[in-house]
Amino acid sequence: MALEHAILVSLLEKPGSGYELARRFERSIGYFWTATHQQIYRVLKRMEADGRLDVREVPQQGRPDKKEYSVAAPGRAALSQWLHEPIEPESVRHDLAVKIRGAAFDDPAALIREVERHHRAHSDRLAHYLAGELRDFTGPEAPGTSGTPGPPDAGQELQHVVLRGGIAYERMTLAWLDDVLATLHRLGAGH
Amino acid sequence: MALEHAILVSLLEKPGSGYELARRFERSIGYFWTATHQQIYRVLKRMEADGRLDVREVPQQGRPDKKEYSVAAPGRAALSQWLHEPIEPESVRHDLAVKIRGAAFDDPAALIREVERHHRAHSDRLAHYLAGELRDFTGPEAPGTSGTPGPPDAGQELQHVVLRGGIAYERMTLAWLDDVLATLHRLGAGH
DNA sequence: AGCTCCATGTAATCGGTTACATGATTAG
DNA sequence: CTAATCATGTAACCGATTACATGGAGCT
Repeated sequence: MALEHAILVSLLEKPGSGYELARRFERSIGYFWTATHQQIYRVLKRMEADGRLDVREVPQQGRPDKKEYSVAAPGRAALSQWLHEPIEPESVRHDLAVKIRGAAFDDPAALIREVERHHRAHSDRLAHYLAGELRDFTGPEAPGTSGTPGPPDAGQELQHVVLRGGIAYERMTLAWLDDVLATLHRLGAGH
Repeated sequence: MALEHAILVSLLEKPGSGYELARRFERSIGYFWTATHQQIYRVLKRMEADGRLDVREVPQQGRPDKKEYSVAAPGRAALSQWLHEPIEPESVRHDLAVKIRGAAFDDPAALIREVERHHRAHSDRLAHYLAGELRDFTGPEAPGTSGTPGPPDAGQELQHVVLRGGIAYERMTLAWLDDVLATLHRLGAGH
């Protein structure tokens, strides 16, 4: 039930409508959680009914009105409680790996195109993350930076470390996909 | 619906009972897919009803009898078809990242214990993977190995490259968790 | 005339998790 | 005597995916 918590975090960072949340889930929050608008609207309703969120109808000109959600005190409490509970380390779900092992019973070479597609997709994601890092965090720490003006705020630092995780994940994945491609080519050539 | 395909791959590698599959999902297949025995039994029944699997009752002494499943021709065809369909690159779901961003609205230092727990869990998994690599694939390629006897079989190679993916993932995760810990400590100290 | 963006929803289905249930054998 | 291993299942629930649905504003 971490979607609730992801929504609480996002709304604490900035209140917004269901639509806006859906867009955030396509961008920054998408580094670590995904959700579609259908899911989000349903959960927002439930959370509002439970008193964890406040809503405010915002009339707009030229656009449909929207409902702006923000975190109410019980929502903040719920998040805080969850933060203090231990959670299980993630288990992975990786379809592509199933395919790779399955290729032993089919034509391994036929997978090359697919793996190349994934490589391109992850490459794009990495570029997108790096652009975001440059935009929001003034790039990777230059070692020779003189006198940064005091400690940066905790929220920024924490967002940045999560983004660095996304970047590390994409880089690792790209390197692994290179390894997979080399293996598939070797199997094709050795045959 | 990749659980079906993971089961097909596993049963092609070696036929077995639901119980045995559940154990494999805790081990090697667990690198890229997880499933509990309840799930597995349900899916096995469905796949057998659909004619994708064959069953054989195997009486045993000293233990309960078991049902050994193996892949029937239509199952092999279904797998083959799936292998030729493109799939979407995975989207990540990472609770811990939600917590890290959420920590900005609570006490960041309180997360240190939790992150350390995750670090230990991933460290254990890495050790387990590395042991498996040594056992099943005679360790990482030694550069000075003279004359390996002909091309190794495709199945082995493909299982190995998937395992290398698991290893790379755990190493990347450990490095990131170090980064997270350093960040949390910095925030605690700078305060 | 057609497409995209903004904005919100309902309904059906399916996959996954959690809890409950049974029962024999073997090792500590 | 207790716990773990082998072996198989049912039932309830919940979260996620997919399809369907509406409707105005603004751009090309």
